Amino acid sequence: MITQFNIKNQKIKGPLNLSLTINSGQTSQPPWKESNSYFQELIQVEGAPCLVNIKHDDADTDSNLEIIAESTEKVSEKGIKNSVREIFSLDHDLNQFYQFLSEDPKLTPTIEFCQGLRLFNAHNPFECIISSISSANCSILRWTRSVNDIKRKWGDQYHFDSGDFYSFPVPNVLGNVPEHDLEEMQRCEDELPEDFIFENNLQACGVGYRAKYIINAARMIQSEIGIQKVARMRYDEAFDTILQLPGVGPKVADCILLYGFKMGEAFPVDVWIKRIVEHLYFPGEELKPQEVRVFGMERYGDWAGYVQLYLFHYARKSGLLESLRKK
DNA sequence: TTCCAGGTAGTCG
DNA sequence: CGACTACCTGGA
Repeated sequence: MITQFNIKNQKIKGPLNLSLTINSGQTSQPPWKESNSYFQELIQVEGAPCLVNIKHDDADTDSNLEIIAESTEKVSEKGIKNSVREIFSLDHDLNQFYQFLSEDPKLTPTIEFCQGLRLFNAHNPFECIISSISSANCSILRWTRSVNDIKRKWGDQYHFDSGDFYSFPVPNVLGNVPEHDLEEMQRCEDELPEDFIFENNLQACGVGYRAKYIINAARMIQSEIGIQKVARMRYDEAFDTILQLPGVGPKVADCILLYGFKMGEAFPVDVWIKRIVEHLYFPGEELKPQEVRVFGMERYGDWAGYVQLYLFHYARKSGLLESLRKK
């Protein structure tokens, strides 16, 4: 079954730059696959696996978003539309956000550099948790590759005309995969040739020492900390809860709450955001990450997550990032 | 070859 | 608590 439709201008509140949003390195998920000017990903809609293809003319940020959805099961157009709107935060009124930015001289320059950039929310909160843990002290290229490897090795495979796609494994599955080569070998019943290459283990996905964190986090989510439970919490309680997961510190926790649980008041502070905030608001001073986090949350309120996104990409594109490199 | 990348956990004072 | 350091990996 194939469903096709457009989301019209007025349904998107303000501009959209789809390519920028997908490729901006947000830790919710790896970039969607690009094919024939469409972006594609397999997502769950109303409990059914569904391949979503989307296309947008980024040269005209106010243009329609075209959506083609394919599923072997019955999926409503409304369900697909709502999922896409959530993932690309199409209901966030960017014009209102730009009004907010323009009221702070320090933030005003970000507007022209980030036109149409939106929060790229997770379609799968658990995947977002693992992505975020994988991203710590790691390049974007590497963690995105790791997440795609995990999907290919332990996710369910779905075949479409445009190619094979994989779901992200559920906690119960990921929590029981071998951590490294040795463990994979020990679990193997048969004799193996000397030169056998072990690849069905987490470290083989390039996650390094984070393999242990990922497996234990998956187990904790399955047993104690349910996704649904966290989703119902308010920000403060959710932050303390998610912080208990191994491999999750304040920065990763805020990424998870922002992208995975759509808590826009989260202000993830990495080394760059810290340097940018210091440069803009406290020249010559050095703040602690926690102080920057509190500053951001108090000053930006419900837009904190968006401001973090805009500050980082503004700094990156304007050359500010380079000038702030290595202290 | 050496260094570093969108932090965190472990240790020590 | 606050400061300090090791840590997988692979691309530049």
